[in-house]
Amino acid sequence: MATMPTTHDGSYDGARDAAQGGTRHRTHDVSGDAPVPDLSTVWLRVFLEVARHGSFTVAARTLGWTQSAVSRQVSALEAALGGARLFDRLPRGVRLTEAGRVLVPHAEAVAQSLHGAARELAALREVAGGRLRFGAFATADAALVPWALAAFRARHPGVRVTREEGLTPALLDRLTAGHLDLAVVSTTRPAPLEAYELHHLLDEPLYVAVPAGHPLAGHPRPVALGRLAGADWISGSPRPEGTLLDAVLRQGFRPRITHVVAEWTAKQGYVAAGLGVTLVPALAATSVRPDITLLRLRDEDAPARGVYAATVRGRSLSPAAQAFIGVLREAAVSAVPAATTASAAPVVPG
Amino acid sequence: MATMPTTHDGSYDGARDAAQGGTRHRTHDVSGDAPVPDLSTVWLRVFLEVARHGSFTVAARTLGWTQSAVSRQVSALEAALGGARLFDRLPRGVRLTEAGRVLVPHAEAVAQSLHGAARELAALREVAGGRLRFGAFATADAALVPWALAAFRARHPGVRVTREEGLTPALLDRLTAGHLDLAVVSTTRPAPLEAYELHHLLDEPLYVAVPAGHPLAGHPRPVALGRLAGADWISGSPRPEGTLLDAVLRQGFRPRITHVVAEWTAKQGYVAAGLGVTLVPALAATSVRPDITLLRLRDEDAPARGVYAATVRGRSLSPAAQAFIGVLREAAVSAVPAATTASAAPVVPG
DNA sequence: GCGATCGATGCGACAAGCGAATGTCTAGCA
DNA sequence: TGCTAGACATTCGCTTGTCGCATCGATCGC
Repeated sequence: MATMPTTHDGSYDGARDAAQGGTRHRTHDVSGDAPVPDLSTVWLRVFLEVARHGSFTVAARTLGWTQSAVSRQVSALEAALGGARLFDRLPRGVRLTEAGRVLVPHAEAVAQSLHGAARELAALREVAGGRLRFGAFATADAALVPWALAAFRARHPGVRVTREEGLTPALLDRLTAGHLDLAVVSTTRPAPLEAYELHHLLDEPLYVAVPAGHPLAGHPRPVALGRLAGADWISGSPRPEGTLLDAVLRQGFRPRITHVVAEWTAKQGYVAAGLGVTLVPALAATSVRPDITLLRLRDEDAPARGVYAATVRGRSLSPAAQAFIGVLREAAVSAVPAATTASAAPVVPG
Repeated sequence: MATMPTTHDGSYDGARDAAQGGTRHRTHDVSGDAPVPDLSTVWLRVFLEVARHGSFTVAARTLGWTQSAVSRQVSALEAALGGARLFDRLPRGVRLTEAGRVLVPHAEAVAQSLHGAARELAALREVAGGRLRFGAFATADAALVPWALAAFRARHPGVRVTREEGLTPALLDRLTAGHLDLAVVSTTRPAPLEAYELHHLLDEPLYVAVPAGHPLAGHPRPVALGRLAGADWISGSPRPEGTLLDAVLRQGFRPRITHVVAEWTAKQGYVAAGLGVTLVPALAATSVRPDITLLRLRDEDAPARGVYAATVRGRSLSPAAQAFIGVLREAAVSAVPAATTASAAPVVPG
């Protein structure tokens, strides 16, 4: 498996403090010399079973073993525990000694811990427990994530889900730092994301948002992007690189950015006022104000960006994360069908 | 706790799990299915150590193992836990997965239970914990047990001691029933006690209590028991068998019992009033009222009774019980030196 | 690029643990 | 009192598991 560490401090975040035990050395203890003996959990079943039945033979029968195995297991346990007899051997069975009586609750505690661990791990495996920490960018949060989240919570109510918002780069940083298990990100060029495992969700076309009265607003067919080369563009950043306009750059012309507006609602206002045009991802198409028209672009030069569920490469995916990727994919095809099939423009009639 | 009487009567109130056959393979488990507890405690140390250090190699160094052993232990653990990865293998070490993070507290709970068990067993072994339930007959409680009990409590303050009073037969019944760990009993003929392990404490001579004005009260030397053959005797039971007078029977004459008085203080009153004589064990010699004289009997026919710490034969003695027998022996030689050395009569001058 | 680091794995050896059979002890019974 | 049945302990082969050693593959820092 290929791995990609980038940031690995050699420790794990949660358990260091919980371990509380940089000072717990087993080599020599002060009083009692409690050596935490090397025991198999087999002894636990055997011990409790024998204690319950008061007989090696009966315990062996219920365990599916032979009597000699039980006898030796108990002997080994007694030897490992410092030689203290745990059972009095009687002619008609065995009987707990004081030491054995003392051991019973501890053995039961161990069994309970083991049982709880197995149960919790099983819950984790069946996506009935554990936690899922994910992040998503804004437009995904508008049209994709809610549906996926609803389906996930309905299907796996036991999973504790926490969500974050942020731009793709910030989410990836959170992912690398280990604060997120999964991030819904978008990119027009997957190259710089090679450090992450990208689970493809959908490729969403980018539409051009124009004011309702724009000359191209009534155009019956997808328009060529070049026809907008001379338009004023509104972007979230003064430089097109790294933004949605990155896709435009690869179409051969450098857009003239006249206004820098980051917030999505505000950006719509600028477009509606005729101050310029901007690119709108398909996921945001349903939340466009009515006095704006979205133009579909010609397939051959239509910019698109991919939406991915990103995880850290080499870091194991929890079953919950895998399941969440599944529902994200479902949401991608059901909530945004326009992204997969071409239809006539405009997408949303002004 | 249960299983007191004749060994296995049923079950102790405890965990009700187990009863799982095979099917521990990594097939799809239903949630809540019985766990797979076939693990060694070795994995526990390995897992926590690896989790703490974030490295197989470092964990191996601290454990005194090789890296390959740690690697395979972790792999075995992961396989035993259903195949879920517990660590992400990174180029610079390992990192807990979600499953591993879930497992940490359970593993620590197991370690804590094991540690607590070892500590409590060590305390038991060093007579620093546990319980001791003993019983004693009345005169032993007057002169022997208090000293032993004081020494024991001072030496082993951690042991929870419970005491019962009763006659020898009742104490032995309690012992057999499992309600006592040890019983201080007395007998003139140890034959019927063969079912028990008798730890000899002392042989106490029996004195004859006579009123201060009795003709033999001023006798300078031990008297022959036969000189009291014609006396009126006071006994705790209408028949001498099974009582202190049992010893007299073996001296050849059957005492004439004129008064039956069980309680010791009352019996003294009868003797002081000149209504008869009675036998007084040495342990009670110090608590005789001043108007009574105790006569030492000639060695050759002096009745004596043995005082023993009785335990159930074949039932293991707890270290606390063994220690208590020790202090009982110490108390026997220090508190009742008269029992071991012959001295001039009377024991207690009237 | 090259050495260093870290985990995984094949191999040989050793120890642990199992089943089957046998031994020992005791209670119950005639 | 002798016999039988039941229960735990022990011995004997054999399987299984686990460790150390050596090596491989992958990756990072210089």
